[in-house]
Amino acid sequence: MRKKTSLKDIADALGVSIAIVSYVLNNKHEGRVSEYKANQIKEMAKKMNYFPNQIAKSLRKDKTYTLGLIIADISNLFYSNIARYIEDESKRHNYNVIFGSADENADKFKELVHVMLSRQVDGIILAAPKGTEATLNYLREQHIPFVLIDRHFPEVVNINTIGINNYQASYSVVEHITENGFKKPAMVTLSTDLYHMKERTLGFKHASTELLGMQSPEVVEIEEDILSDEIEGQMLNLLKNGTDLIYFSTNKIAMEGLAVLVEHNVKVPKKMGIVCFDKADAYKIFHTSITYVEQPLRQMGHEAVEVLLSLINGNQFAKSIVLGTHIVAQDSSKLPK
Amino acid sequence: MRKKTSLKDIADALGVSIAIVSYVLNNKHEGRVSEYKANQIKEMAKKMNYFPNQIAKSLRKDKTYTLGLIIADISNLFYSNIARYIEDESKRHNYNVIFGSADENADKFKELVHVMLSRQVDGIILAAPKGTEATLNYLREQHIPFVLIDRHFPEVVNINTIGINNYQASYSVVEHITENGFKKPAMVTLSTDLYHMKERTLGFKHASTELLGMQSPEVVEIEEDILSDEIEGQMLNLLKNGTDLIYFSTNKIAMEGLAVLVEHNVKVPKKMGIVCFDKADAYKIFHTSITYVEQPLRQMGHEAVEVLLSLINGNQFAKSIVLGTHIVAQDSSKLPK
DNA sequence: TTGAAAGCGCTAACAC
DNA sequence: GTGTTAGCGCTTTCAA
Repeated sequence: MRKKTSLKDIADALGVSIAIVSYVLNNKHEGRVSEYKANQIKEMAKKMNYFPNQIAKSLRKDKTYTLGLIIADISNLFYSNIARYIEDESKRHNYNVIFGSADENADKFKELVHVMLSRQVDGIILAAPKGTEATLNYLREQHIPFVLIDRHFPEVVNINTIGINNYQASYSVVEHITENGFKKPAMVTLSTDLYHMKERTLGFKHASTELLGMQSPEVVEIEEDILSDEIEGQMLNLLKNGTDLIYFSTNKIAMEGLAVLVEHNVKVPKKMGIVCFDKADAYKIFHTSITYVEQPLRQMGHEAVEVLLSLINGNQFAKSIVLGTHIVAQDSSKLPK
Repeated sequence: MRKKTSLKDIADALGVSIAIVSYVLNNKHEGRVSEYKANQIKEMAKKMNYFPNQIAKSLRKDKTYTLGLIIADISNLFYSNIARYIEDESKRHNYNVIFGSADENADKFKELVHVMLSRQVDGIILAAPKGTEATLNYLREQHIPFVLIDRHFPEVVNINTIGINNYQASYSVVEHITENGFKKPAMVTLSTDLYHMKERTLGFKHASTELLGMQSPEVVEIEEDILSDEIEGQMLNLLKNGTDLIYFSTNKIAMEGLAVLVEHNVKVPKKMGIVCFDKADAYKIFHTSITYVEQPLRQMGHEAVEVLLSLINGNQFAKSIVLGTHIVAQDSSKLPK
C-alpha cells in the first residue's frame, strides 16, 4: 500500500508547521491562522488526498469514538434488527460500532469483551449469555461504561439495563387470547435459566391460572440444541391434548413450530391458534396472518446508545429502563365464529 | 473510566525496563530474559489486569489486523449471512472485521470507504452499489487491498472479485423447470443496472428462448423502492396470462411475491410453480417446499478473506474467482402428475 | 499568527 | 540479559 499522507507531509509541502495544519484541518483556527494560509492548507490536503489517521488520534485523545456491541446470537432476527438501530443511532452521534456475536457462549463472550477493550472502545452494549455474571462484575469494577440490553441479571447489581417487561408481555398475551375465546393455551419455550425468559414464562403461567383457571398451565420447555428434533413430537402432543392455541416465546421457536404445523397441514387458527414473540418479515408467507408481541426495537436501540453515551460522558448513576410491548393482533389468534 | 494498566506500570512495579516487559508479554524473550523475571512479569501483568492497547500497537506497527466489510444492504439475508462467514474466516486468521451497510447508496458507500480508511483497516471486502466505479478506481490507484464480492463492474479493470456465474445459474433454472414440464416461465426481478443482475436476467432469457422456444421471454422488472406496491399487480397479470412458473431473482422479491400468492390463495405448484434465488430459513413456513438456487456462501466468504489476505501480504496479481451454484429441487417446481 | 516540543502506549534497533 | 531510545501520527501547551 502506498504511503498515506500525514500532517507532516502537508506541512512540509507548504513550509509551515504541523501544528498549524492540525488546527486548520480540525477547524480550530478561528483567530489563530490567516485565512489565506488556512485555505492553502485545505487545498493542499485535498490535493494530497489527506485523511486523518484515526488510530493516532485515538491514541492521543484516549477516545476512539467506537462503541462495542456484543449480541448473544447474530442468527437471531431480534438481535440483528436491534443491531441496526444501535448502529444508526451511534452514527448519528458520530460513533462507530464494532460487533461481535457470542453465540450464547460465556467464554466467547468474555473473549469478545477483551477484544473490545483491547481496541479501546469507549463503551459497550451487550446482551450477555448466561454464566457471564463474573465478566459483568469485572466491567463494573473497572468502571468501563456498559449497558445491558434485553437480558437482565438480578444478581449483578447497580448496572445499566434496557429491557422490556417480559412478565407483562406474556400476561397480556393471555388476556388477548382469553378475550378472543381461547380456553386452553400452551406456551412453547426454551429451557433456560435466563431471567428474562423465566419472566416471560411466569407471566404466562400466572395469567393462565388467574384468567383461565388452569391449575397447571401448559408450558413446554425445549433444550435449544435439540429444538428442531424435539419440537415436532411436542407439537403433536399439544395437537392431541386439546390445546387450542400455542404461544411461541421466541422467533426461532415460532419458525420451527410453524413449520411443523405446515407439514402436518394444521389449519390456523381453526385447529390451532398462534401467538408469537417478535415480529418477522417471513410471517407473511404463512397461510394465516400471525399475531405477535412487538418489542420497541428502535426505542431500545435508541435508549441503549443514549444511556451509554451519558455514562461515557461522566454520568455516574445507574439507570434501568423497562419498556412496554404491545400485541399486533392478526388472524392467527382470532377464533372463527 | 479507571486508568488502564500500561507496560510502563508493570515495568515500574517491578523495577525493570518497559522493553523487557514488552518482550515477555509478546513471547519474544527466548534467550533474552531470565525465566524467573519472565514469570514475575507475567504474574504482575495478570495481577494488574493488563491487556495491550491495540491502538498503540497498530500505530506503531502500521497494521491494525482489522478488515473492513461494506455490504450493499444489511437487511438482505444474502449479505447478513455472508457477513457471518467472512467474520468467522477473518477471526480464524486473527483479524477483526468492522462492518458497514451502504444501503445501495453510492454516497454512503464512499463515506464508508473513508471511514474504514481512516481507521486504517488493512484491507476491505465490498459489495458495491451501482455508481461506485470512481471510488473503486480510487482504491485501486491508492493500492489499497480490496476485493469485490457478489457485484462485478466490467468497466473497473484489474481488480479482485469473488462471485458466482449468474448467467449459468439462471440458465440452469430454466433447464431444471423444462425437465419438470413447465412451459411458460416468467422471471420477476428488480430493474437495475447492476451487472450481476443483468447476467441473471440474460441467462433466463437465453435459456427460455433456446430451451422453450419463447420468442420474448417473460421478464417483469420492478423498481426496488416501489416493490411492495407494484408486485401484487404484476403477479396477478402473470396469473392471468398463462404463466406456469415464476422465478424470483432475489430473496427479497421472493418473499414479497410469495406473500401475494398466499394472499390470493394460489396453490403452488399446482396453479403456479416457483423457483427462488437464495436459501431462506423462512421458506419452511410456506405451504409448499421451495426450490431455490443455492450460492456457495461459505466458500465465497472464505475465498474473499483468502484473496484479501494474500493482497495484504504483498501479492500483486489480480484474481477473479467465479463459483458455481446449484439448484435445490423441492416441491414448488415439481408439476403434479 | 506561528512553531517547537512533549507525550499518548507500544516495538525494535541498538548499546551496554 | 537488560536498558535506552527513536518514532508511529496526532493534539495541545507554551513560548515566541
